[in-house]
Amino acid sequence: MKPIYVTIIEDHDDFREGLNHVLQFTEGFSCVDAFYSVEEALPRLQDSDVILLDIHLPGRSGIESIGSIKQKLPTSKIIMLTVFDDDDHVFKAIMAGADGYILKKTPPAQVLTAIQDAAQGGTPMTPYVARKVLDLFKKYAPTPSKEHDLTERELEILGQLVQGLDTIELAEKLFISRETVRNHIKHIYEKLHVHSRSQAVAKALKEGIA
Amino acid sequence: MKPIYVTIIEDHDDFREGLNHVLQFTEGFSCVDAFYSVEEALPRLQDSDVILLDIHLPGRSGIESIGSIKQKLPTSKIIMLTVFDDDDHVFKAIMAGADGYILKKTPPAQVLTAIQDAAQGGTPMTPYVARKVLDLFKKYAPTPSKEHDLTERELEILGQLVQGLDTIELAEKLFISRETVRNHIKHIYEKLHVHSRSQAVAKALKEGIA
DNA sequence: GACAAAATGACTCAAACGGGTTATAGAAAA
DNA sequence: TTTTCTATAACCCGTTTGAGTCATTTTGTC
Repeated sequence: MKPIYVTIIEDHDDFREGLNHVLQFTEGFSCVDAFYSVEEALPRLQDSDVILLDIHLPGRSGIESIGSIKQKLPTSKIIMLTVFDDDDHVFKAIMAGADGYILKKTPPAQVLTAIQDAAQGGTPMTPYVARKVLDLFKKYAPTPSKEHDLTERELEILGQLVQGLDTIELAEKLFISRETVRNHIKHIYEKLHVHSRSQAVAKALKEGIA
Repeated sequence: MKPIYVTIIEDHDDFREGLNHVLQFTEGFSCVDAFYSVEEALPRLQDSDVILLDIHLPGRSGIESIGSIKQKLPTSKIIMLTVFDDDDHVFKAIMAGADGYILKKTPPAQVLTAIQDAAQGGTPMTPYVARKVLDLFKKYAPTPSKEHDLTERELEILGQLVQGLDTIELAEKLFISRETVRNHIKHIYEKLHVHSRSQAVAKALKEGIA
């Protein structure tokens, strides 16, 4: 069976070489390269199944480099290595499209499992990091509150309001009179208990209606 | 050392009893109770470190029950058991405050690890589920795009627009003339490249400006 | 002190908006 | 069958808004 090809980018020599050895001597894994910085790695990057990337690196940080690496090797999965959890960094790494987040203190056996998980399309996460991610998630996700009770048509129109259309544009887009549009909007206001377009738009976005 | 006390709520007999036995015969774990439904469990729930809760249950579903269980046992950690990933259910479970999500096909050894992780405040997640969560996250999180270049005052006013204030309310709140407010708003429009309040509000919310 | 940004304020004007009321046709529910 | 709900449409009225131009003061920087 083909081994999983792994590239390491990590400035801490001991950790990098330790990982390197584990990978070399474990059946089913193969370490393609091991770099100490992104600057060194980028021009020489070879196709890998998984890239282990330190989140804190001298020079270009791991987070900033996710994009460049993904561009060069679009199919490779990137697992971030972090020393401790840092809400802001975790958030940025997620948005940049990393495929896993594990603490450096994770025992080698679990690192190997994580590499396998990532190679298979999962997103391995240290439970401690996962907790941070979910807390962030709850903070940012829309909180669908009460029933809005909007009809199909009203939802459609609210959606267009969020897109920024005005009454006339909406009327033309839906092939109805502007008066009808105004009527629907009035009903939306009543049902959402708001009194202006911007309030309706804000409510729609905050509660994930549109 | 005190064992980790676990309660199981799962309608599938084989799975429930299997887990029960594993917990009984593993050092460091103790199964407090094993129920086949939330209705049966709720009145008889005893304090536990971790509760394993099936996401699909006859009668009251696991998700709907998270709230009731958390209310009765606020310090217990709840790990959801899922057969397959279902974006919508995972999302709801997260918002309801579950502390872990693992697939039922997870091998017993890893279930035990997950129980330990949850007991220690982490959020163990099967990598496959974690992938779904992160995809959802990216979908809902604001995507800070370009520079908006707004001044302090303009940001303040944009924030109030998002809250739904109209020009006059804003003027009164900030102790300035309504004409000044309108001027600021005009500048905001120019900088955000929009032409109406609702567009400005939508942009502010989508890009996390306000 | 000179200069550039901000913040403040005022004026105009047409267009859009929010709030009412009313009406009709068709679909769905009672 | 009658009633309710939905989508459609029109009209009125007063207010707000968006866009433009201009002016003053404050603030920060060179």
